[in-house]
Amino acid sequence: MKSTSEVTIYDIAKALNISPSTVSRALKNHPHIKKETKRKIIATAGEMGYRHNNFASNLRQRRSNTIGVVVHRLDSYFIASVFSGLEKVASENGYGLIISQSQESWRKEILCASTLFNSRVDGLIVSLAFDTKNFEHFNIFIKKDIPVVFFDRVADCHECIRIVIDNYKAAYEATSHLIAQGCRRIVHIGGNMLRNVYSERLSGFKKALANNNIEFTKDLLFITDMSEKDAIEVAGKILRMKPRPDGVFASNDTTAVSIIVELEKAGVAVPGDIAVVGFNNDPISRVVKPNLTTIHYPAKEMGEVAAASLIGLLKNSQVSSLSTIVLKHNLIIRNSSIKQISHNS
Amino acid sequence: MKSTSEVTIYDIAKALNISPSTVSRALKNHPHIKKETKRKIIATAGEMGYRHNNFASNLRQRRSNTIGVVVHRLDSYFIASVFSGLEKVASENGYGLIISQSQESWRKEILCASTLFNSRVDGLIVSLAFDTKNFEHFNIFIKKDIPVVFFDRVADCHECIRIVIDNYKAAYEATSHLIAQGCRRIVHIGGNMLRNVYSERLSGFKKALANNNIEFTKDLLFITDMSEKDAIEVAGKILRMKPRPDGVFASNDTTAVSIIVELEKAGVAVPGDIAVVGFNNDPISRVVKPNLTTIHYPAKEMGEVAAASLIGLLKNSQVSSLSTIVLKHNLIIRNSSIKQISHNS
DNA sequence: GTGAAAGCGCTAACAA
DNA sequence: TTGTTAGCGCTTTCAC
Repeated sequence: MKSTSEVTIYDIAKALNISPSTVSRALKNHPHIKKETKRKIIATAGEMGYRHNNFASNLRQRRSNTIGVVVHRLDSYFIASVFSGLEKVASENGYGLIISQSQESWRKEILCASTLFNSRVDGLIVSLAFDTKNFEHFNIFIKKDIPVVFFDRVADCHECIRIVIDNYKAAYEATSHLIAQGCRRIVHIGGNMLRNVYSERLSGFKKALANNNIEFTKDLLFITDMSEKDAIEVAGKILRMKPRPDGVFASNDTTAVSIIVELEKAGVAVPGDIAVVGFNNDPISRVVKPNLTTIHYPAKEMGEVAAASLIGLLKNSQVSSLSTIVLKHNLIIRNSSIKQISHNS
Repeated sequence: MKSTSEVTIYDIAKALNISPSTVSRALKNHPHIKKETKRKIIATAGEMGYRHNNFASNLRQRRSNTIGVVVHRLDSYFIASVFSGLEKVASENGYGLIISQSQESWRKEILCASTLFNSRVDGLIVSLAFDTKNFEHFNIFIKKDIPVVFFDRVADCHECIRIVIDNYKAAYEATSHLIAQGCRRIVHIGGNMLRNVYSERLSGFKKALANNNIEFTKDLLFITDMSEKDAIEVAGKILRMKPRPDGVFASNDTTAVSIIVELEKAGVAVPGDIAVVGFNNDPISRVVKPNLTTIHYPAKEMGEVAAASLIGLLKNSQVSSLSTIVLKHNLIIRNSSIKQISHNS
């Protein structure tokens, strides 16, 4: 491939009978170059089909102007929204994005990290895989002072920045809302407890129960992979329980929606028999009937903030005292959880 | 940042009293190196904290092992699925992915292309923005024999590969299905006719009408931005039409779903009064009530095929006679379009 | 305001 | 099987 040979600044220099350094300076708008010279150089560069060689430039400058991103998966609305925010801020600041997905596997996540390390990203943005048990694979970055920013599923790491929402409080609010609607036997469906998002939501759930003198029982707790298959299974178990639960708080919307669909298939009314609350505010939550009560998660903003904090760190090139940024969530009450008409409005 | 200085193959060479080239060879598992030497080199490389420098390597080899991707947006289920396929195949083959989004703007798309060109991607994968009017910004790639693969929203370009589905046929089938259900006044909602996906769907729609002796009328055609806002507007217009349409074929699922939601809000029954068919088979289509009849679009496979064709081209380093790859779609009939019980089963 | 020259770290042709 | 050596194309210090 690439049959045509590349034009370099040397070629331009030769063509204009000046030195390569002058060409280099002109091309990056260095102030010491005469306007006329600059104009000429830029013109001939265009004519000759010159393109800047990032490899050489990066090699020389020892930086890549690139940010690496590791996420658990790409095909979720939440992650796609985060990405959209990341890309926006990164490109506005002249940074490229290299992405890789761990496919929810610790092993693959280690691989991703190492690949990005070798491609010399200037910084790293990560949301952890489901089963990641330690964070040693990020030490190579930290040792080299390459900043690492976690979002959503974050690591407990002293040198890193974390962008999160208050999962504990959000879960507390969601659960309290169910209790206010009269629910007493509330099922919680969560994911791997290694991940802050799931463990904190469980804590918030428990706290809300405790505050309302409802005993927490393990029978009503389901730890799953948060897949559609799991949701359908859990729905089956719920249907077979006696006494039957009267509320469900699921850690994401896709799970909550699957539960609603399965319950209604079985003739159980939502919210009449069982009220349901999800998490994330995916578009799907506004489509399912009844519309899903859920926690609004500022995904795109999270991406923007993650990229902005990382770039801030890179530009200031100094240790920042920033540690954790908490974005605002809020409970969106829709019909899937409203048992008592005119309860709160 | 990066306070620690980097270990190079020279450092390893010095430490072991051998030559840099031997180190280089050992590190890439060159067959001519003695096993014992290789072992030692890899061991000390690890100890010394060596990492491969892609910049130098790329500069030397004049290739980046990187594929550039330009998409119209990232926050759609369809694109996210494509990405998941792209990333899978790319990483399996040792390629990195640099992504950028045109945000549906021709201007931004030109920028994206040029940025990726300068970062010397080995190949380019593109789905066009809504309003892109010419494809000149891809000529820089073609001139340098850098392969360009389009997917979904493709360009009419002789040197490029296109990965598509048969949009014409899919639309024909969708429309024919509506007609078979008894619809006669069918609305079509499409996007910018500059894009193959929308123009071909319109053609298929018209053809199906013609084959059934139904006259096409402009009153029943809506060309929109395919946004939620547009969908709600169109729904309003449909409600005010007399005689009222009895079917809707929308060019994507989000639009179809918005239409359903709006119609039902207004007390119009779907499919009873108006049957609705969408396009894409987003998860949302299985959640909306009634479940949405739609065209299954093999998004992840499309990503995989796009990456695989591009990489095939790169590896063989020769002009391939490949031009267009058509993936299989299929009509998924669900309740939103079934007017006549026991019609087809 | 411009030029000379060294070197970023790696690879590969050629030599041994 | 291993070593020597000459760049890849750019930036930047120092000199003028």
